[in-house]
Amino acid sequence: MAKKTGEKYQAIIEAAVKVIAEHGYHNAQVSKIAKEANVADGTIYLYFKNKEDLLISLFHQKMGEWIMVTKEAIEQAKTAPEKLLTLIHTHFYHLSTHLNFAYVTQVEMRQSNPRIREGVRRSVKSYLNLIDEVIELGMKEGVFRSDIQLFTIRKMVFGTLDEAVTAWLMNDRKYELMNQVIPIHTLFINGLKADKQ
Amino acid sequence: MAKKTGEKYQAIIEAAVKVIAEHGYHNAQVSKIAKEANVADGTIYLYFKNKEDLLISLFHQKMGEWIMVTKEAIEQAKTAPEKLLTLIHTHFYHLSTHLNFAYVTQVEMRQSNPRIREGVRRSVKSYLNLIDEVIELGMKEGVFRSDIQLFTIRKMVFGTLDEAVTAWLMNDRKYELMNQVIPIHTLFINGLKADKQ
Amino acid sequence: MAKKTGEKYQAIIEAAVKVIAEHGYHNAQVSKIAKEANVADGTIYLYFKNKEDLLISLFHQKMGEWIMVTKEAIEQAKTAPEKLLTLIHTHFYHLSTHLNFAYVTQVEMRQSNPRIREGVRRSVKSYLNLIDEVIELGMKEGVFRSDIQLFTIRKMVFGTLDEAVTAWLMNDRKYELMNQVIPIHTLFINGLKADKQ
Amino acid sequence: MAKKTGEKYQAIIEAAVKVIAEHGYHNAQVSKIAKEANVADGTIYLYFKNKEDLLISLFHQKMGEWIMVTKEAIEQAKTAPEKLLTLIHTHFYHLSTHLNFAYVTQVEMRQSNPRIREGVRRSVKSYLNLIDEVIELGMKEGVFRSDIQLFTIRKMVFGTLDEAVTAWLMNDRKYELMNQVIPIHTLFINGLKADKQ
DNA sequence: TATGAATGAGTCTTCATTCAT
DNA sequence: GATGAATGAAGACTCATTCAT
Repeated sequence: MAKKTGEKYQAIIEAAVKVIAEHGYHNAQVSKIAKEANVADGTIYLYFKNKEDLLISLFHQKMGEWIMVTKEAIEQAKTAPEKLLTLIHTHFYHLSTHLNFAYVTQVEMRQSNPRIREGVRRSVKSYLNLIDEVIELGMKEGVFRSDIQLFTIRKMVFGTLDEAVTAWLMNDRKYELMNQVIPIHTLFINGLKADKQ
Repeated sequence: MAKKTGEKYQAIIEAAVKVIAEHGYHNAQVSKIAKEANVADGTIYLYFKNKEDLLISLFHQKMGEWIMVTKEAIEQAKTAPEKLLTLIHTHFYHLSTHLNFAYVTQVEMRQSNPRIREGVRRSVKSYLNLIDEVIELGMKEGVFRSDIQLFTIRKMVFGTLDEAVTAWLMNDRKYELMNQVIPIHTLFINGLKADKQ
Repeated sequence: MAKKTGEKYQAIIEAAVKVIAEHGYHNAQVSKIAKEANVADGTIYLYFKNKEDLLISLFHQKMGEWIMVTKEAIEQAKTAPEKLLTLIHTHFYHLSTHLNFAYVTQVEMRQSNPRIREGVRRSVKSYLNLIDEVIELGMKEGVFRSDIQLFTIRKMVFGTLDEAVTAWLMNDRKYELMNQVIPIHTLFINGLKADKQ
Repeated sequence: MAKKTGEKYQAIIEAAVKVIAEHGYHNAQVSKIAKEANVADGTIYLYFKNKEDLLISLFHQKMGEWIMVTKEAIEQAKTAPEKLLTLIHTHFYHLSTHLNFAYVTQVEMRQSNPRIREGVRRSVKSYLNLIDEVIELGMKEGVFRSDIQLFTIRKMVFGTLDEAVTAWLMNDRKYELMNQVIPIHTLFINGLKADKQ
């Protein structure tokens, strides 16, 4: 029970993302997901323990892909400010180009129950760690101020990006999200700039 | 139907805040709220059109109180940076001292359905306007940079504060939220600082 | 939740007995019982915690009525052998005249799950106590042998009556159950007769 | 399809007995039985028409073994009272030493559906015939009374033995079943004793 | 106004059975 | 013969809302 691989596993995950994005969290019945994935209702339970497990797995996997992309992009950049720019860019770009996932993560999934949210939280933690690494590097490099605690800065960075994406989606994407990469980076860099001694 | 005043109206709102905070959004049944408010289930429908209306009204009213407090506090401050400091301080202080409401707004209410979230959004808009006013003032004063769009800055400010409070609550409030007022203010001020020409 | 009185409570119990007797245990859906009782499905849950609770309550109540009838009948009889005759007679007569309950208790309910069967078992215990009292009286009176343990005799008495009723029902009641009262009583009396010293 | 021989056929039957006894009737899924028998789920359907057929076959075979043992034992005894003693002894001894089957037949199988119970009934009939033969012999010998119908006596005998074993199992076998052989035999013999003319 | 008993729509999950390999 | 992945039908229970009193 609960095989975590196979093409049907993938098909179900993709179907779930699509159904949730299109119909909303509260209208994403198991039967609807099964139909979208072209499998029987029961088949879902060969790959997932229950609906909760499906949603958490979905999030875990999609979040994992996003984190990987971000990690690789950041590695290309050299300095901490450049890495931060890359992170902002990748954050916006990835969600812009994975709209269904964007809706799922920014809007729909937040309506889920506490246990699912806890699973989500764990997946998000890895992403927060990525942010932390960039900030810490900047502090070591001496380009980011280190008199403010890491976790306070992380909240500014993540909170700002998260709010920017959510607002963009809730306003029906009627402006260009990517245009905010530079301004937000500028705000961060200025905010984080180490005092010149 | 739907009388928007009376002591029972208030009692029901307060009961709803308490029940949601204590039992979670998904366990806040109308009957439980009625019991907490010492009224019959049916009585709730004399004051609210339906559960959705109750939740939106609740949020609207509580948000209104919060906004009023913030507005008054900001008026006391003179310069934009001081007003921003006051806003951050009041944001954290108000939610610290209205814990039930804090949980309702930061954690529980986000699990609600799209229509309720839309109602919530409208209430939040007034708060975002407050932020906008402070930023705009700073721009006029020439102390905040004006080469970055207002709504981008607003997202940084609100996103950061929101994330800070949510993380604090989700971590069981095991550190002092008020300690982050100054660091966050510092980050904002530096980020927003107008270039000295 | 779970009011154990009222006319609807009774109506639901009677409906359940009827539906189980007519459609069999495995075809006695809550919705079918609700329809038979002329109430909404949900109403059943105002009176019973769940389906299990309904079935156990049903059995408890019907068994209680049966036990009361038997107890009163036995009290009229004077000697232990007469009381035993009365018990056999009442056992057969009550089930003959409460056919739906007879099917429920002898045939359908035995297909239920362990928790329900445990509830049933508790109700049956009171009936076994009645049998015990009669046997013990006979032993005290010196008319029943006391060199055989009470619980062995009780098993003979209950086992025989139970088997007699079940076989009668399973054979579509094509013979007269009441005709077995005297022969079975004779068998018991002879079997139990105390040795004349 | 439905080959009624082969070592897998046996393996499946034995596995079913074990699984039902250990996990209970309602938790004896086909897949669990297949696993226990070290065959694939589908293989079961090469040997049995369906689950019902498996359960009925299982019962038929195990009951057949039991009947054979009993028949042989009875033949050793000479008089009807001795044969009755042997039958009681074998009844208790066989079930004591085939505990899994005892649970299956006395407890678990009774939760099954009507069609299975009908199959079970047919298997039991052969056993009841054995009892009948012993009683009839006693009547012919003139040691058992013949003024009471055979089928009434048979119900006493079978009902008593059945109740004795079931009660023993339901009470977790905390007393010695074999100790009841003599007392029950005594009860029967006295009950059945022909009037001395 | 206020009550609270009654309503009934809506969904996740299990598991016996099949059939392509 | 043997496999085991896939199927899909079926039912208990919750809770927002109503309405007779």
